[in-house]
Amino acid sequence: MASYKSLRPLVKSCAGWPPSAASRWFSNSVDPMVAPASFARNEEIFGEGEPVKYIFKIESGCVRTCTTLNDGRRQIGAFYVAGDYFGLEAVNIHNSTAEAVTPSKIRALNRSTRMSGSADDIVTIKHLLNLTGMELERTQRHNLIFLKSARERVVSFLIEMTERLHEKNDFNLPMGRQDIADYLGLTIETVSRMLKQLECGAMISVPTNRRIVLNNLPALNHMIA
Amino acid sequence: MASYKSLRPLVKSCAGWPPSAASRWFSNSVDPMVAPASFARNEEIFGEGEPVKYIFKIESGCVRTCTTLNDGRRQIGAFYVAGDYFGLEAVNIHNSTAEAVTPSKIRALNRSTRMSGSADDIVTIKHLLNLTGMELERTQRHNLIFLKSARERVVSFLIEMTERLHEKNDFNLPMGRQDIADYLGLTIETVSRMLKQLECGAMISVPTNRRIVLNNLPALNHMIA
DNA sequence: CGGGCGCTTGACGGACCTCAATTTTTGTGG
DNA sequence: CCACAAAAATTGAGGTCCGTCAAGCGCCCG
Repeated sequence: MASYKSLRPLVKSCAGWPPSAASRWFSNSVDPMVAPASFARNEEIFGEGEPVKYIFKIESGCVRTCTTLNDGRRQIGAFYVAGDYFGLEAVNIHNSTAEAVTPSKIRALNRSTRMSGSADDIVTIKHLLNLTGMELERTQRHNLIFLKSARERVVSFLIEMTERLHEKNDFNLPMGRQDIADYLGLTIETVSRMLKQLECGAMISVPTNRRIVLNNLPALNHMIA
Repeated sequence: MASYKSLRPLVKSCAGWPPSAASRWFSNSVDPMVAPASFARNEEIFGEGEPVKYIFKIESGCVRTCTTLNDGRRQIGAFYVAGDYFGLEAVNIHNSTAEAVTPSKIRALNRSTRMSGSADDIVTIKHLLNLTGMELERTQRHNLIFLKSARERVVSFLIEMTERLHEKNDFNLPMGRQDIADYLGLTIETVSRMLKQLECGAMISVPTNRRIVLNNLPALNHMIA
């Protein structure tokens, strides 16, 4: 069972776009050249229960989407980094909250592709379908984490991160231990212990809290099923 | 960690449609009137690694999609019942296996809507997008299960099932205990114990293995977060 | 009737959570 | 640049929920 201690983010603010401003950005492409908005650490980009208006693309930084049960238990569904799209997880009403993990620059793309409309660009819709399908695949891959032991989860996470950040063997985690724990369904103490265990086994080095060095990637890959 | 004991299904067979036969079913609607194919209990409908050719709609019966780690640990991603669409969980290659839980009648719909094509029906693609989005929402809702304790998981499952089967307070489970366990990330012993516990607390009755009667739905709803 | 399969029940152990204290890191202002 | 406070992470001890293993029961169907 996940931690009950997971805390809600400290900063809560409205998403930075007026409803009318970004109209038509999305009409011809999902990748228009529009100036991105900036978000501070822990700032909310959209919240659970809000209507879906945009999809988002990360220019720089890192974003998490999370769902919180009414007793405070928190599940992080995904982390998104530069180049990723997010905000596809709902059709009409957001069922999770998106927050900046680090200061981030994000483009909002108007999602003008509802079943009701008819004059929409077919290429845009196909692109949207593809993105949604990829998001579904990612979500399902993440679910498999819960089949695994604590150590396997942490190793899987490190490997996923080194791939996502396009670095190898040496990278900086954008997020803190609590975020990792809530992503993996563990407590922060367990995450900490597993990292220490891997470090003692010479599999990784942790020179600073955020920095990870994978000393033996083949062996790490062998540790996960 | 999930059970290592989860067994692969006994029956393995090829999907029942020749590649060429079902062409164009999907060109104008996702709900064409085409005779459904029948599948026996535990028969495979599509397998992990196969290319995505169709989406499927259940006429009657029940289907599970599952992913198996190379050491045998099995995760059931979803159960589908009459009226549900499935097979949307992948863009190009199936990342899970679909099997009939009970004898089922299933329609195959040709998925001729890839980015490369251009003459596809926009209404069809929008329908597909909507279905994919709903599948994504379902998957994310299912993930929240792993935040919960064993009892909460079982209660959530029973409530989900009574809703999905469009019955209330009294229904027959299509699946056995092992399937429930693999869906909830528990062992069959724990599922059994939780059901017994709920029965002793007068929350439910279990007149036969498959039959469940919810005696106190409000109280059950109150047990889950 | 009897064999096999699915489910239940019990005893036990272990992996991870909980709680609490300490250490390390981060952030801020002089 | 350093000092101090606050936040984050580590570490340890102890407990618990659920997995593991094993036996037993009931049901279905030949």
